[in-house]
Amino acid sequence: MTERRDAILDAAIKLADEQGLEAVSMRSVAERVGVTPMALYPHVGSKTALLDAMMGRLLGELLPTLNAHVSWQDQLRDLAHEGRSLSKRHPWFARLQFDRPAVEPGAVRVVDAVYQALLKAGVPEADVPRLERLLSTFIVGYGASEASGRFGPVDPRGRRGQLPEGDLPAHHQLASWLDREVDWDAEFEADLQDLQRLIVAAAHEAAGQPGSAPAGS
Amino acid sequence: MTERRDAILDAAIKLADEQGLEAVSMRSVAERVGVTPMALYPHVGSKTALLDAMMGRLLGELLPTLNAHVSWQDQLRDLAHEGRSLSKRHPWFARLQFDRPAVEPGAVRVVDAVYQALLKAGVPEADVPRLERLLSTFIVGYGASEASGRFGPVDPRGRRGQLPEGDLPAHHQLASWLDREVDWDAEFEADLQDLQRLIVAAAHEAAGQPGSAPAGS
DNA sequence: ACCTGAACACCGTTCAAGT
DNA sequence: ACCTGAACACCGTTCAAGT
Repeated sequence: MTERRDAILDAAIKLADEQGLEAVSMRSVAERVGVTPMALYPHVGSKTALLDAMMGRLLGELLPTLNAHVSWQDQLRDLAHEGRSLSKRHPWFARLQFDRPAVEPGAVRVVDAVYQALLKAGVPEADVPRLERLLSTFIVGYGASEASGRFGPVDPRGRRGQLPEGDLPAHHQLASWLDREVDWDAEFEADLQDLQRLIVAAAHEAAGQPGSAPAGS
Repeated sequence: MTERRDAILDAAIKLADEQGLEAVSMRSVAERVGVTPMALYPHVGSKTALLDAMMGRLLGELLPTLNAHVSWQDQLRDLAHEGRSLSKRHPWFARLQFDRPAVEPGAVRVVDAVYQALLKAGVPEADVPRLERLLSTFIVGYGASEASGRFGPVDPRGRRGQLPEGDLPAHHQLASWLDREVDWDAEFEADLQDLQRLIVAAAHEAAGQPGSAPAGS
């Protein structure tokens, strides 16, 4: 039915994967599909709508992996790993999430899955939306940082070469650690561990002082 | 001396503040300065160099506020608040940090200040760079999420209107919380509290099991 | 040394026209 | 119903030319 639209999205995503988001233009996508740029408009509406649809497609990939019958720890870890996997396969994805709100219905379904896990963990209802935003901000931000080079040293010889060492005492003290190359998978894992403890703490505090019904009810 | 360059940066930043980053073009900046687009090139090199310089200017604003003679808690809180204040005054700033690595020397000075605070808190040297990345990813991500609308409801009537409620059980359960409008300053504060506890936990673990010298020394 | 004007190879999008 | 070609108002950047 909307076979043509799918072909356009496929071409746009493949183009972004191979040459970066800035290589995605109506003209380049059209050429890939084998059609005139203007022929895209009836199918995708506009360039921003095309970018929205690209995000929706990837968020849709995230959904089938959801499994409600596992522990909240496993559910959150699975979602975090799927999100990071998406960011690694499609380096433009995280940046796009910081460019515009995700308007596709897939986005809200993923948020609901995180809500479910946090509720199962015993987080008080009042804190669930905030902690979901904290977690998603970190996971999307981690992907965007990796993709943009924000994490890596600017200079191949290491950042410390840029300035006289006297100006950067902590860099100097940490020199032996900063010279190591980082295992980004292991770092992501360690971060998730720390954030999971943060969730446990939020749940324990709630158990200590119950009675957290919404003031409006 | 380079008075002209500063005038160009001023114009570009003001333009981005007023009309968004996508309104910043060599042509629009030149018009604001009262000069031909081509006259910018000797002063800023290229458009990407102009964007780098805009980031450098804002990161430079962050530095004078640094004060080494306060507790690590206050130092981290001050830096976090200054960073968020920057994101509020210049909504394009966070997004730009996820677009490209910060190449200006100001960036590494801010990182060093965070390193100093984490070391003072008792975080083991091996964990300091990771926790700096965790904190900066959150703070920049929070600014980018606010600016992009990623946090806010897509539909003014709330997100839940988009899908049948049966598909979103946790949204349904949390309905009374999700209908409230959020105080983003308070949320940022609560997040910082949680993250500060994470730092304390990392420091306590280190005190329990000492001997964390780099393997290479 | 600093700026200008014309030009080149790109953009997203509109609109009338074709089949 | 779907696609095309020409056109419009933009981009960043190069280059020869002006003062």
